[in-house]
Amino acid sequence: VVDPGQSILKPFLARLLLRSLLTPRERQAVLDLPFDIRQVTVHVDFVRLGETTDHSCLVVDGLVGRFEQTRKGERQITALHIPGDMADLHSVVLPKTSWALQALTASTIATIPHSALVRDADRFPALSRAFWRDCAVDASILAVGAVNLGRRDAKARVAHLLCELRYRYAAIGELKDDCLPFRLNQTQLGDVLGLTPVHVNRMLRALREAGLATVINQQAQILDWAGLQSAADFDPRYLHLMREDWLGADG
Amino acid sequence: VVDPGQSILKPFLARLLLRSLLTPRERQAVLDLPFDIRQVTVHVDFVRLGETTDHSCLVVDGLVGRFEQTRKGERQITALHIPGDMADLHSVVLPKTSWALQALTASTIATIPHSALVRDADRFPALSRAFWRDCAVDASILAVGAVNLGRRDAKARVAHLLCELRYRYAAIGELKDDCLPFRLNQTQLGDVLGLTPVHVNRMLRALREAGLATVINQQAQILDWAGLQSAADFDPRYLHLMREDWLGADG
DNA sequence: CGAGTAATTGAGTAAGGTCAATTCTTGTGG
DNA sequence: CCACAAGAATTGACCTTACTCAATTACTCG
Repeated sequence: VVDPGQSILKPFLARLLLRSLLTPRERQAVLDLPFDIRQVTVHVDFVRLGETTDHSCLVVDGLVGRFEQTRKGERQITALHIPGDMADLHSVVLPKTSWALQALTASTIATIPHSALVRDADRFPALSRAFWRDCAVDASILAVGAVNLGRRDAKARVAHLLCELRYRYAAIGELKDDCLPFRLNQTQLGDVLGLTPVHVNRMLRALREAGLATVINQQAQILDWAGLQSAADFDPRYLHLMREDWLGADG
Repeated sequence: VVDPGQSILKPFLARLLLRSLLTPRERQAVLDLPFDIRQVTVHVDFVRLGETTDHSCLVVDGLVGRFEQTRKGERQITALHIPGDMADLHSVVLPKTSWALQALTASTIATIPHSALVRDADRFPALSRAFWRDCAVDASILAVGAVNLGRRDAKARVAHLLCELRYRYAAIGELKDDCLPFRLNQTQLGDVLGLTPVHVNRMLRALREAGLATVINQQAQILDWAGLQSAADFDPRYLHLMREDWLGADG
């Protein structure tokens, strides 16, 4: 049988190559990582708050959210992960979780043991750097999310998230005719944006009535890309989707 | 002359050791890092948005903020850095900045070339991991900040920041009689918490009148630690201030 | 078909923002 | 030592955004 690992891990490798230069041997090391496949159900934490993990979770298909919560149980989604994303690569260095991972729609994930990731990182410094860089990009997205929550009004927040997802789905080839997967319901969207579901609904209506974008049927359609970006005050640089964007000390 | 580097870099090493095990040789490598000392003035960006840096900035004294902004210039502070913090260690892997660094009070920083950090990271995998881990903790703080912005009301946000700073200053031995340095004015505090200066003022008054804490003269005094933590809904685990907190794949 | 979830809409409320005036600090120069 | 200017803190009055509560209308899936 052909090793099925290659096809599962290819999107992860592609993600790394978007931002880091890797030699053929380093690439092969990524593709040779061991993993287990799991189907995860909606609304079930497959990584729980406060546990200690020994593996990281690669999103193969679906949509995964990183949740944090206040003691009284109000949840905030602090990150969204689409296929090709490693949802908790940072757990390699911080295995005791202060977050939970939950599928926002039925999803497939591949779990990769930390021990294997650490072994490869130790063998190939450039790979270690690539992992670190990927976590730094996650942090960059988190920081822009904080700007969104702290400084933008509800309409701009929704528009901003749409713009971000458009870029990220485009980067994995899932943008067709300005349509992208949008597998979040309005409650989950509120948990990302710090809004109530009711208000999310009103803002989606506002975007629709302004002719900027529509969300129907697990799909978002962008009607006026320039207008949406302007409403969102969007600048895609923080997503670091082009290796040309940077030239690090590791060339 | 005794190498003054050791005394400047010691707090940084201490910070790393809080979270990572390092051998004597690895420790020495940290202490031997080359650096330049700079005094930075309030309200001046010493790292600007969009530039490409070749060094990281260690806060030696003072208080440094990481700023991001909307196009119309509204600023959000996404991170606060106290002495011993490396404000932009992540710039080693993402040298093209999507943020700015500014002193919130007159500060002293040490700039360390990326080339030196990369050289040490390549030589010592454990050190590479320690850098990565430190960035992951920054991201963890960022994520909790997002929960704060998205899910807590103004009073709880202010209380939460006070709690966080109490722990962080305590960790560097700058907590005395429940008093900690608080070198933020109310406008800057608003830029951290996503509030207007006017409302920050009202919330500080509320905390004072509730007998929880007071802020005067660049100092915060905690009057009712239990009450403050409860008002903030605070759980310090996300700060990762104890190495005992975790046991990673690198032992 | 019916149950359960998600979306939608309206009406009233409250948290936080805006604007503007006043007071307090702090540093400077005479 | 005092007068003054500039920035920071404080307070009040009013307004807007987003929340709450509640009812109604789609969807989706056995």
